[in-house]
Amino acid sequence: MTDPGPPATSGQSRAPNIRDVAREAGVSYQTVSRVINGSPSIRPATRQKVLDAIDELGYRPNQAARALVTSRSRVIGVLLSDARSYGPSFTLQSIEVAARAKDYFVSTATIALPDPPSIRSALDHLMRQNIDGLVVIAPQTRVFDAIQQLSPDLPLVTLEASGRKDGHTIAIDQEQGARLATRHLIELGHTEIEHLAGPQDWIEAQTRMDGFLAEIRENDLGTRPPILGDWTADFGYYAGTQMLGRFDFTAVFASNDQMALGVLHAFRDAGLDVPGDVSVVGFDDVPDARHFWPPLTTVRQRFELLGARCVDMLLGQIEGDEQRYHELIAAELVVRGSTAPPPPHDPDRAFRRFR
Amino acid sequence: MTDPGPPATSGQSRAPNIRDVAREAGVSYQTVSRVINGSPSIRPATRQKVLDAIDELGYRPNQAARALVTSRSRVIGVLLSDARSYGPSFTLQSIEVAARAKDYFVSTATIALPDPPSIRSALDHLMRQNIDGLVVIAPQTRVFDAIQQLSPDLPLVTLEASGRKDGHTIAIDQEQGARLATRHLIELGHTEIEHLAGPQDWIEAQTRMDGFLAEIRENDLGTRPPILGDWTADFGYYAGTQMLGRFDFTAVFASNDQMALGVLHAFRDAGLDVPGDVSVVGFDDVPDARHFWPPLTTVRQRFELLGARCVDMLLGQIEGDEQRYHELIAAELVVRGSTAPPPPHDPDRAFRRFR
DNA sequence: TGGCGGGATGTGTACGGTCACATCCGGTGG
DNA sequence: CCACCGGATGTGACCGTACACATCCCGCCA
Repeated sequence: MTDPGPPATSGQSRAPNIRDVAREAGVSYQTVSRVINGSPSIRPATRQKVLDAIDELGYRPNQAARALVTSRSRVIGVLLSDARSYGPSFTLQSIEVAARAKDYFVSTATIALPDPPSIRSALDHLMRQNIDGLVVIAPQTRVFDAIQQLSPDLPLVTLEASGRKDGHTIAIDQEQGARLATRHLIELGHTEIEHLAGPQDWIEAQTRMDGFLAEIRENDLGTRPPILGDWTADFGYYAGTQMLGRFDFTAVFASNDQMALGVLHAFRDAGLDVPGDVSVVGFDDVPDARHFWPPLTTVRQRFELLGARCVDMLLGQIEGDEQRYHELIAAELVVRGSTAPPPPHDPDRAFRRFR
Repeated sequence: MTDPGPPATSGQSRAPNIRDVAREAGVSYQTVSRVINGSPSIRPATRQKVLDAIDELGYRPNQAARALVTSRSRVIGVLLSDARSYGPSFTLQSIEVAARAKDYFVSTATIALPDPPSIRSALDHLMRQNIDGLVVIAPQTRVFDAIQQLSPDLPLVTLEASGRKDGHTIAIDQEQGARLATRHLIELGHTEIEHLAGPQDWIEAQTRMDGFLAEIRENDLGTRPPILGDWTADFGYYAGTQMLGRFDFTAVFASNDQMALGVLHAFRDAGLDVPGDVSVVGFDDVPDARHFWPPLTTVRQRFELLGARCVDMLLGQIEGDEQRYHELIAAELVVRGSTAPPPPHDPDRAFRRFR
């Protein structure tokens, strides 16, 4: 044997390659390649010899060399607009786990600001790695526009529920979820419902608002213009205080749990009882929501389902079968303590509250 | 943007390479390479010709070929134990942004369960990509043990505050933060303080507990065994209800905001007033904390500082200067509504509470 | 005027795999 | 008994780039 203790060799000597393994095993490098790639026509004895040599040398296939010759990087790019909040980061994690199970790598790029240069920069960064496919968890219309510019050859999955049937979308059904929340309030007897929407450049925010408005309309209730928020609890608080200026509603449907939390805070500060005086519904069912005060009625999104399905779809595109999907996962209503029937009608309520 | 004219060729033709560019520009491929890599000895006119050709063809350097020949992948691996909660995902995002600014890619691997096989699997996955460096945001002792097995040649930064001075650590000072929280309670007059600690296989949980105990000891207060939690609000709720069985304390220091939220919930359910009857402090300052009820006094971690510094350190190691760092970032106390001086002493409090 | 030096550019080679094809081999059927 | 066949294995070429080195060209000075 040339190298005695091959794995922990003298530090700087280069990593073993496929030919080193071949020499060690007494076969040709091509045979080693076949073993690595699970070719069927290898005699078991030969395979074992090779495996032993691999083990002995501590050999690892060089991903770069492989990518170079196959022009497959085995990298999936994930474009995120915000990796900090619960939904996206949960989804990202589930994508990563699913991809790893299929021996794909995940590389992320976050969009710093929702402006075209940021989007371009993030997208360029991903493309520079010759990604095999792209997942977009950045359901903003601008991002979506940028995506359209990409080569149609690039396997793509977008996670959003715009309702477009362009064949590479998977999402939790935002509209249906919003309808669930709204219907729940209506069934409790509420007729004056405020909607605190998300930023309208977010497709999800639009779709939730659409669901809300549709449900309102179908129940012949009066429409009131939704308030446009920014997803943050801080904004929820601000909006909550503003709403109380004209206290002509008995329920609020906030487009996510964070804003709902802020609303709860504002109402509490104003001395209101939730759900006695006013009901509040959120969206997402973040793990904390059940510990809010009061525990928040909200719409659950099963983010953990998203990752696996989305990787499936993407690999389907990458590895050939050009099947097109459009999949919607149902959202679920979770009723907790923040909703109740509306209080008896009291025309002076707004007045009394602030005298 | 996609490719303007020529590149959008008949679909299947391979991507342009350095020689195509050379031909287009009328120079040798090596000159193109020099332009790409910013070599100084290129005549401006030549450089421009090359740049034009690159633009014309929509040329992109092939990362795999580059990695193959330089044996540098420009990929930074990030090992995470949990990508879903606020701190880690925020940190991850800031690492990614910092890395991108330096033209490095980020690839993540999440540890599904905190057992050795999972850790190994995640680590293997990263190593398979020939990462240039590794960031560990998985401050669990077991992960740390696994890290020790790695080649010492691999540039490494761990984000944790164990106090070890092994030269590649950066962290927010957990012990100091815990001391801040504890001292705040002591200064308010609390002498009987309960600590709801995190899981003890997390280095951060240990260090926070150490800080708590040290501060208690230095103030000559009686020690009581901390409760060991799992970071979740659900556990915080459970622990909160348990604590009330022997209601012999006036303050709780929870090792993170989530558990603090659960504790608040439990106390509220029991009819206690926070901070009138009992004070609660958290740790992290998640964005929601100010909207909890009552708004949570907590310890702020400036996660956004972590990413940039940590990428700096890592690239320092990767690109040569083998300087060793050990950096601690100070945590800050944020006082809100969940803390107040203890109520007057009342030996029957526990009894009255549950009669 | 010719050798010389240095900036600008070109040529050969290696990186570590995979693919297409060639080769070898033992068994089988005509 | 031999051509043939198919499974198992080996050989040559190539993927796209960077590095080391060779070459070229030009101005300068002796």
